[in-house]
Amino acid sequence: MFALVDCNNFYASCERVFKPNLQRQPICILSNNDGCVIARSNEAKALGIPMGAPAFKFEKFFKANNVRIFSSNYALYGDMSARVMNLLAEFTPEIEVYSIDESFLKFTGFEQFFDLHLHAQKMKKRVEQGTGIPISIGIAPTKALAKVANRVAKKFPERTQGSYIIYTEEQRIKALKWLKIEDVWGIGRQHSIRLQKQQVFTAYDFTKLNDHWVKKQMSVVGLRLKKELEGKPTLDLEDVANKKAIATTRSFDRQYEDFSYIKERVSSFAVSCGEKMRKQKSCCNLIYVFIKTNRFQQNKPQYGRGISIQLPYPTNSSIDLMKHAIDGLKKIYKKGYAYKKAGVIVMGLVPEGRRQLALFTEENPKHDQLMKKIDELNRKVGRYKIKFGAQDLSKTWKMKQEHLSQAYTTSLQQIIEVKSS
DNA sequence: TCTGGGGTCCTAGGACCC
DNA sequence: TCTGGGGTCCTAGGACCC
Repeated sequence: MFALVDCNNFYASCERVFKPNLQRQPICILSNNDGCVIARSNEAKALGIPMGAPAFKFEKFFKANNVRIFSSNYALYGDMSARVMNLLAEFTPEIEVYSIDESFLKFTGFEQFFDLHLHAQKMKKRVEQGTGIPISIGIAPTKALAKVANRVAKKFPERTQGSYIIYTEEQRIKALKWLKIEDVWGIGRQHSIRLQKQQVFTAYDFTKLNDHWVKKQMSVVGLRLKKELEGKPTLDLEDVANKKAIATTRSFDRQYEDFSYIKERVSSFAVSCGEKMRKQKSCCNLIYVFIKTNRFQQNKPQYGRGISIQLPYPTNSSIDLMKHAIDGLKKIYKKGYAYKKAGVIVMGLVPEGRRQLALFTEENPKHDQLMKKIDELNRKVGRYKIKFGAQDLSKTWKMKQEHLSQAYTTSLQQIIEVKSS
């Protein structure tokens, strides 16, 4: 049996943990630059605020309805996530952290010895006591069905007490008939449009389709999903220790035409990719750089291009990455456009220890040591205290974060204070 | 004025090999 | 008139996820 454990309105719940007076209040969390809404409490959802709503268009609405607004506080959410996952890991050795707020747990043979509903309730209590984060749990014989069960638990919190198990054939069919096709895990916009044209409106309808048709229209991914919903497992827990690609991309606070500004940004993105790679002990073989204009201003000339650069040898040296990223940028940059976004993505990641040495291009052996020292110093004295010449040393590039909460759990200066009266 | 960021997997088609 | 067969690797693009 698989369990899918999911934190309820995770970012909003994290903010609530340290500000209990936010209970039952509508809360929205904004993306980087305070751009758009990326998370909502139930109360905010009930007000009809859509996912992805641009914050500036809703400013008046927020005020009028007393919606509490927060900038994304990833230091807080990341730390709270780790705490939740650690507690969940107490309940089974087999766990896959699927996202910042979700985990798959595998209970091999547990159903013979445990009452799974009781077990789920114990997990819920443990996490809620240990972190203050409410969770929902779905349990079923396959991952996709566990996702379905989780939706049932979320939708009917009173009746299910936040955990639901799909075990019998009756339960499976009932749940699938209830779940709309567009809400099925793995069915996105395109697929759901195509399926509705075939008179498929629920998850149950989907399981009644012909295998060949599904395979042809949706590849093996769709076919696997169908089997999963039928109760035949095709997906197992995945090992997600190392990433296969790493990206650092940002929208700018405004538009920039100037090459030197974009060059500085791209350099910093390359440095950030280097740091992330060194953290997971990987080197990349390929670096991709892209720039684009503002897609929301269609009346202005639009331009966007990316370029991938094969590296002479796998590396995670910020210096090498910056050099190649800027070479790439020079090739794609065109004068006369107002750029709004850029990014660097590193791909073809290989483990640091097993890298193939290049025959004719010598990599600088000093870089390794230098990067280690820089990482160490930045850890010790604060992020981005050590920078490279290509990065802007005078001004620190700042994102708009007008509603940022404290780093309650990761900084001693900002730790929560408890006063007795 | 103002609209996020970071991932995964699969397929088709081209280039290449023997 | 008529030009093989069987592979691998890589990349771009599309679909999806949170």
